[in-house]
Amino acid sequence: MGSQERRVREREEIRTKIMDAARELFASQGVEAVSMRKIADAIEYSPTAIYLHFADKDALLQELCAHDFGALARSFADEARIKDPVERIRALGRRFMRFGLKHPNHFRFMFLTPSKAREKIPQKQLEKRGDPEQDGYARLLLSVREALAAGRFRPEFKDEKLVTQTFAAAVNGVVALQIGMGNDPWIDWAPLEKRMETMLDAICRGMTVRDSAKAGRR
Amino acid sequence: MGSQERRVREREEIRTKIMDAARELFASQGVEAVSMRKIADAIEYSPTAIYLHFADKDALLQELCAHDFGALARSFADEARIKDPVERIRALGRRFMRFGLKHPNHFRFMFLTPSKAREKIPQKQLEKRGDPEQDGYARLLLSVREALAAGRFRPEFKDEKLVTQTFAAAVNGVVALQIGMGNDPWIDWAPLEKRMETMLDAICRGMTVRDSAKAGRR
DNA sequence: TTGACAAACTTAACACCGTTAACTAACATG
DNA sequence: CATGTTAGTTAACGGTGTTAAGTTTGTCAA
Repeated sequence: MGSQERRVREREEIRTKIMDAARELFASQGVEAVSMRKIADAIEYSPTAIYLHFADKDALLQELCAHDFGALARSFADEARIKDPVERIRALGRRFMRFGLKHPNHFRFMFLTPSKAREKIPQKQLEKRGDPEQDGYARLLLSVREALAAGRFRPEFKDEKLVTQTFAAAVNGVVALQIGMGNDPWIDWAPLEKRMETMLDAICRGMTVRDSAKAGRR
Repeated sequence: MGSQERRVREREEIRTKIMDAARELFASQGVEAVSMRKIADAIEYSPTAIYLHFADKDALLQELCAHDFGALARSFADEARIKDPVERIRALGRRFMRFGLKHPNHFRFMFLTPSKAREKIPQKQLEKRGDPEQDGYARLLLSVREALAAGRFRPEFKDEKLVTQTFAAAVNGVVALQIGMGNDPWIDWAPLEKRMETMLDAICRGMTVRDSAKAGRR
């Protein structure tokens, strides 16, 4: 009797249909543009139908972002092949910034907006935690640990959490400032690309020791 | 005929009354808690009365934040007495972070939220621009320029805009990450104070040359 | 003193919003 | 075939920012 299976498949289909409609509104016009009624219009259902699939608007957006950020975490795998741990950290930071700037609404919602829904992690999310394949933070932490073990950091930077979180804050800051104030005429901004690279240069230079073997490279 | 003066004074009074009521709601419960009707209740006027004094809600919040951040810019004056420009930059960054963490809602609205209202700067704001007494960014830029002239930065960091904005992004990142994810159980955060100081250490270390005269200081 | 005008403010309403309750149609299963 | 479940609906509640129209109040010139 395949009817049960068909039903869960149909349920899944309408679920992703909702999320796709929400994503389009969200990515192109921001959170405030996403209303249950607009999503419902887009998929030709009544607004309340959405509540049969998602607890509320916040849960919908949370799931949407978590899903899309899974793509980021998985794309970090490309950087895993980089042998030098410090270079790998740089590359991870660069990719993180690019992703954030490409998806500012996702980024804002995930990293810049306090959310009570995120504070109590659902079980499904909790399993991903610490798995480098699905957890970008864990992947960064591992690279930091490796670089630390290889003696690549200055002696005053010896706490792996602190180093990881400082690096994360640095790249996060570039993205956050661009999203929040990039269009602000108050400030005469340097080119975005330069700001990104300068941050990577500065923060890496600040925390790592000079690798004498590569000293003449640049 | 002092009646005209009295009227502008009364106008000013109710204006600040509105802003005070708004500030209380805003600071304690966030943007979404600030509704025109709640403000109106608090000051015992009808909701629409607010529109006689502010164009709309965004303009109100914008003015509120601009006003409160004036306090920050002016408080930067305390750091002006620090002779060493690099130490002064560090102190400015520290104060900026503390302020942001103390007023997260203001911070979010000012630095982390794109605003069309901010894009077209009113004349009154434009005058403050560049005046170190009222413009925190300008003050930071001046210190960077001074340090640059004194040869305190590494040769690869010679663009004052780039250095200033990278430093700003770094300290901004610490605050933004704490506001957005500080309560997120996903990450095992290091103590906030340490994250702040580590960022200052890392970014300054990364951009400045080692001052041999002070090398043994720490 | 009175009439006219302007400013300050209010009430009523519009068009949205997220969300809940109650109802209905379709359908798999005993 | 009856029954209960499921997916969907409509109607409604209480909230939002904001506008339009009407009202009160105070000022000032004739």
